[in-house]
Amino acid sequence: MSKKKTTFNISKTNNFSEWYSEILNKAEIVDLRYGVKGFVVIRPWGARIIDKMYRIYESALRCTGHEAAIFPAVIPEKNFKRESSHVEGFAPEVFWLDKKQGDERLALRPTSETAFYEMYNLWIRSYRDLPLKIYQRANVFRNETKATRPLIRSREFHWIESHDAFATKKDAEAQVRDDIVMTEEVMHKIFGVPFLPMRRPQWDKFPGAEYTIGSDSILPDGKVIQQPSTHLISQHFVKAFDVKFVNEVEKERTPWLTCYGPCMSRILASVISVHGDDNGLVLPYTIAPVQVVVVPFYGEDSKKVKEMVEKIQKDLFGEHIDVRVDDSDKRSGEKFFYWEMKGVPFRVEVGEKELANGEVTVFIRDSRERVSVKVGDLVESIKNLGAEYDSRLLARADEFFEGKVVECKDKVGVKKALNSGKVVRFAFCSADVEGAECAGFVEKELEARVMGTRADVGEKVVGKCVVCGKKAGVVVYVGKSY
RNA sequence: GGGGCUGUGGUCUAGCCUGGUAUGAUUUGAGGUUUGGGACUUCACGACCCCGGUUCAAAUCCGGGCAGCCCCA
Repeated sequence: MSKKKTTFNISKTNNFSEWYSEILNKAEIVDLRYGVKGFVVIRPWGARIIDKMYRIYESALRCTGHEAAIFPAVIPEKNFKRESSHVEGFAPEVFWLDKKQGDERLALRPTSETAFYEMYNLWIRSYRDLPLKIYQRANVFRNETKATRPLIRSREFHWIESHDAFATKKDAEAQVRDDIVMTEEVMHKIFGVPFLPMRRPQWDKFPGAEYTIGSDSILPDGKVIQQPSTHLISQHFVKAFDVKFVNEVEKERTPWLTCYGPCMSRILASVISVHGDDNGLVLPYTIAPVQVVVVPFYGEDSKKVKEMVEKIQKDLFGEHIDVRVDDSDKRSGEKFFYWEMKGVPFRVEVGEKELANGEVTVFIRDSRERVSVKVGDLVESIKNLGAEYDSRLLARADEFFEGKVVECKDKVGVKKALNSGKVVRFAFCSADVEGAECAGFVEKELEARVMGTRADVGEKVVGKCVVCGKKAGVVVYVGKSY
């Protein structure tokens, strides 16, 4: 047996931070040499994964009645300041432009509620205009004071923000639930990133929201990373923008607004981290920029091989499978290592050996196994293998995730679990302001964050608050956090 | 926000302590031999993060800045 050789000297499980830095560089996802703190260049391989994720997400949004728009990146100060908690929450992180409009400062959007609502004030007149559901694909800017990490916490990030308006609170709350369903359907089921939908404690909601539900994922080191969040916007915020409509009986009413923000660049960080291994990227079939790489072996009768390669390329392309032929004069071994490192799910090997049997060899990235497939069945096989591939990745990610969440009954247990990279579930006094003191203890003494309470299921609590010993009101989840 | 480490061709790296001609590999370009799991070879191109200080002389010493990584908040 030869020694097992991997592309990375650094192990993902033992040294996640360094593995992550190295894979971003080696797989050509980003280039960190731009020279401005917190801003990265996303290279073609990363851009194409992000683009595929955007397309899937946007298509899901349109399926649920959303329309696209493109709003300006610049927000005038007066809009921004209209709602006090919003400005308080974001002011420290705003990039202000040097060039003013008259005396008024202009901000680079940290998020676009205050741009959308300016227009919703004009667009929404009557109940017939509702619901109004509009999203945009956008980059936003926040001057993070915390340490930045590429794709995980950057000063510019790439997301979709959906801003929806409804006639009733009931409709708006249904949308919040639908947003969680969308996160489940897209980020979890398609991208293979598991999460817990958490209703944030009162002290940790979006500035200007009545409540916030965040989706918490877990990276291989056990730290929690917030993925898409959805918010029910406070009526105070809505009134500050004077958004109103006339209802069926000609009465003036204030609409209920929600917003939802899945961040493609950050989800990419999870996708890379959750699925990758010590040979490089492992990308879900659905979002891999190249789904099938064809590696030809030219022998004595290279013409036949060439014809077969062209046919395979044409057949796959005809079924909208992203295929690339690696025709370079590199040695085959080098091609193998390279495309595995890039996370291409399938490699089709075509040479005289295969042609003699009317078969090609398909190498499968995650399991590193080879199977033989009849040339005529290739397209169907790839489709089937692709579906299996993604469900395998999903199952593996789920298994990891479930193993990361544990229940504890006392402080010592909680601390121990947190320090071994777990997310902990335990009884807690309150997720309202009364619980803030206990949350402070969690932050200071346990060096972790109260993620909140489950938004998808009702969890019955028994016993006393693990922190203060008073009667427990909720079950919370706590984790070390990015 | 705090602490630690680091910055040399596109990439990785030697040299730095003890100041004086910058090491090697890889990549790239041209050529040749190769080609079923990271080939070999010949030639060529290419670098001391920025600003200041000390000095006859700075990649090297000192100060400041910028950026990156790691650990912690």
